[in-house]
Amino acid sequence: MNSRNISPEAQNRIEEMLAKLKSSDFRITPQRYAVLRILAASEEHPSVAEIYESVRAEFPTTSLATVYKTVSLLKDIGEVLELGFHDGNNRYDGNRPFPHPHVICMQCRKIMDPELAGLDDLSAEMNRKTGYKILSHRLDFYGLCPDCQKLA
Amino acid sequence: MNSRNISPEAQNRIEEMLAKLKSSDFRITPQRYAVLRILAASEEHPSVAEIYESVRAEFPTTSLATVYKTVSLLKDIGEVLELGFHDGNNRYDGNRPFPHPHVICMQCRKIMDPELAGLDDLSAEMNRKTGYKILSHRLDFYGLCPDCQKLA
DNA sequence: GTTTTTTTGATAATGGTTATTAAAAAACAA
DNA sequence: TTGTTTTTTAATAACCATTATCAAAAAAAC
Ligand SMILES: [Mn+2]
Ligand SMILES: [Mn+2]
Ligand SMILES: [Zn+2]
Ligand SMILES: [Zn+2]
Repeated sequence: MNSRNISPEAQNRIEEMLAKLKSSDFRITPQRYAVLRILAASEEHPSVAEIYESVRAEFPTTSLATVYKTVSLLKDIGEVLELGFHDGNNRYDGNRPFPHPHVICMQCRKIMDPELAGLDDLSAEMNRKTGYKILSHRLDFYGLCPDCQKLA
Repeated sequence: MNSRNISPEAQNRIEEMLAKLKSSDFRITPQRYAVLRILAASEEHPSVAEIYESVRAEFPTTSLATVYKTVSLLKDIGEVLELGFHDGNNRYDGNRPFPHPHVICMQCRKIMDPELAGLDDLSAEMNRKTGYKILSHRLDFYGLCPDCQKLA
């Protein structure tokens, strides 16, 4: 058995990431391939610790440092979006490696990608009104997910 | 000489914070008053280290831990907004202790409060589309401030 | 084959923040 | 006032996700 329920979109992201690694003259090692596959397949914005756990399930000798370095590398070549949190436990999105809004549950820390229109205009408005040259942005909504609302 | 260029708005914020401390049954110590005044007066979203330095200028025996605890206390009673960054160096806004957008210079780390319309609607849209009960949000724009653009 | 470069794995170091705790200050009681 | 209780401070140790270091392993180049 090779792949367990890899969606066509995830498969596509895997190809893109592999291509970008290759074109950037980085080697595709088993460890990198494992990390990359998890990032491409997961919709859950996993943390490094979670990626580490998954990788070790099929590649038990992998080091935590290697996971950190691989995630950082993928971030540097623009194939992974990092969601940094000051209370540690950063989260990563390998599906949409560009700025987009997130909804974060304050209780269970679940993170989703909401569909949201009319946001791209804001950067232009920023440029005009502040004189800053806007290069990126981050928009997080905090609240309670449906599951945690039920429990409350 | 008592106050050096305290604007009426800052003075107002000071009164509000003092009142909130009192009504929450916390004591108004010289250390807390010093931290509070800096947060109310500064438009620069200072870090704890910067607040610490300012406080020590007029109150040299103050401990760093006290500054941390005071800032945290003011945050807990809703009188200060915390802007956490995962690379340490969190920043604080004592003027507008409610969610509002920020523009951050990626070079000099200057942070401003831009005027920005049409954002409050987004929370409602989030509620509808995601099922999350939205309680807060954070919107940061990253770019280069006018000064750093000149130098580039 | 040998040499050179890249990558890994193990572990030490980093640094902003938090926890701890004894001393000081303030509030309270008699 | 004097003693008692509660809160706050100051100093410092602990925390912990991340980063740095570096020798060993793997891959590429020769
Ligand atoms: Mn996402
Ligand atoms: Mn602000
Ligand atoms: Zn939840
Ligand atoms: Zn700047």
